[in-house]
Amino acid sequence: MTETGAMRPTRQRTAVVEALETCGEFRSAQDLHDLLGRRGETVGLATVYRTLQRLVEAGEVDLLRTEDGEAIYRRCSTTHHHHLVCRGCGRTVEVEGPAVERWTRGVAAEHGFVEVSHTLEIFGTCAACAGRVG
Amino acid sequence: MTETGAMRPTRQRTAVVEALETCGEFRSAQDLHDLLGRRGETVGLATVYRTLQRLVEAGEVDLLRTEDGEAIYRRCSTTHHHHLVCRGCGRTVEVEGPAVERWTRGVAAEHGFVEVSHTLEIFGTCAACAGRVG
DNA sequence: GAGAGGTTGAGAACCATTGTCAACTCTGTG
DNA sequence: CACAGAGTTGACAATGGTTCTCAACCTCTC
Ligand SMILES: [Zn+2]
Ligand SMILES: [Zn+2]
Ligand SMILES: [Zn+2]
Ligand SMILES: [Zn+2]
Repeated sequence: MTETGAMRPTRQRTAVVEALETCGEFRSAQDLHDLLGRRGETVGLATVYRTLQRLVEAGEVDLLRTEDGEAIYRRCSTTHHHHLVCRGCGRTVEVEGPAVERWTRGVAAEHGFVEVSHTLEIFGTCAACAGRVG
Repeated sequence: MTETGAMRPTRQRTAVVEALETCGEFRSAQDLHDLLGRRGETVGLATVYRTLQRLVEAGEVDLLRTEDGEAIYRRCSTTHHHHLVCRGCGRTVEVEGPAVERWTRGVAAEHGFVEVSHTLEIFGTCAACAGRVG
C-alpha cells in the first residue's frame, strides 16, 4: 500500500531519464520512445509511459498538455514554477511568481474552494524566432 | 475558402447551444450528448463535437482540459477571464486578475518574447462537494 | 420545386494512453 | 551460490475520447 515503493534503478529507467535530460524541452512520451529507439536504447512504450508517470508523481518531471490534449514532459527544477514557452522552437523558461501564487490561493479561498491546484503557462515567440521571421 | 461560412440554424445546433446555456458549467461533449438524449433532443455525438468546435472557433464557447486531458466546454462571457473550476461538479467561477495580466506581460517582455498569450486555470473542490464527502 | 451546397448520424477509424500477464531482474538471505 | 520474493518489463489487447466517412437529408435561392 505504500507509495514509497522501491523504484529500482534499471537500464530502462536510466535511459528515459537521460533522454529527458539531454533533450531539455517538452516532449511527448511517443517522441521520447522514438528518440530512445533511434539511439539504440530499446525501451518498451508502456515502460516509457510508466516511468514518466512515476517521475511526474515524484515531482521530478513536469507534465503539461498541448493544444490538442497530448501530454508532454520535461525535466524541470523541483520547486513550484510555471513556464514561458516559445511556440516556434519550444524553448522553455521556468518562471516564478509569488504574487500569482498568493492571488490564486486568495481567489479559491474567497469562493470556498479547497484542495486547490492551478495551471499557468505563457506562450509566445522568443527573440530568436521573432528575428528569424521578420 | 472563407471561414465565415453559412452556419445555418438547425434544430441540432439550437439544441446544443441551449444545453450549454441551461447547464452553465464546464461539461464534456459526451456529457452534453447524454444530457440532450435524456431531454428527448436527439443529436448525434459527431454533431455535438462539430458544433462545439465551431462555437469555440467563433469565441462563443470556452474550451479547457481536465487534468486527464478531456476537453470540457462552457458558455462564457466574451471578455478576457480565467476560471475557478470544481473538480467534483464542474461549478465554475469566472475570475479576473489585472495584476496577473500585467505580470505575464512583464515576464514575457523581460525574456524578449512577443505575441504573448497565456492560460491560467484554478482547480479545486467547491464547498458543496467537499461537504458531501468529508 | 429543382439544384447547389451545407448538415447530419451511424458506424468505422484513429490514436494516445492504460491494462494484462507471463517472463525476467534485482536484492537480500541462508 | 541457490533461492525465494517482490519489483519490472514488453508484446499485445483493450479503452475511450475524438475525428472521419459518406450516403441520406435539410435549407436557401432562383
Ligand atoms: Zn517545469
Ligand atoms: Zn523560439
Ligand atoms: Zn470562460
Ligand atoms: Zn463542486
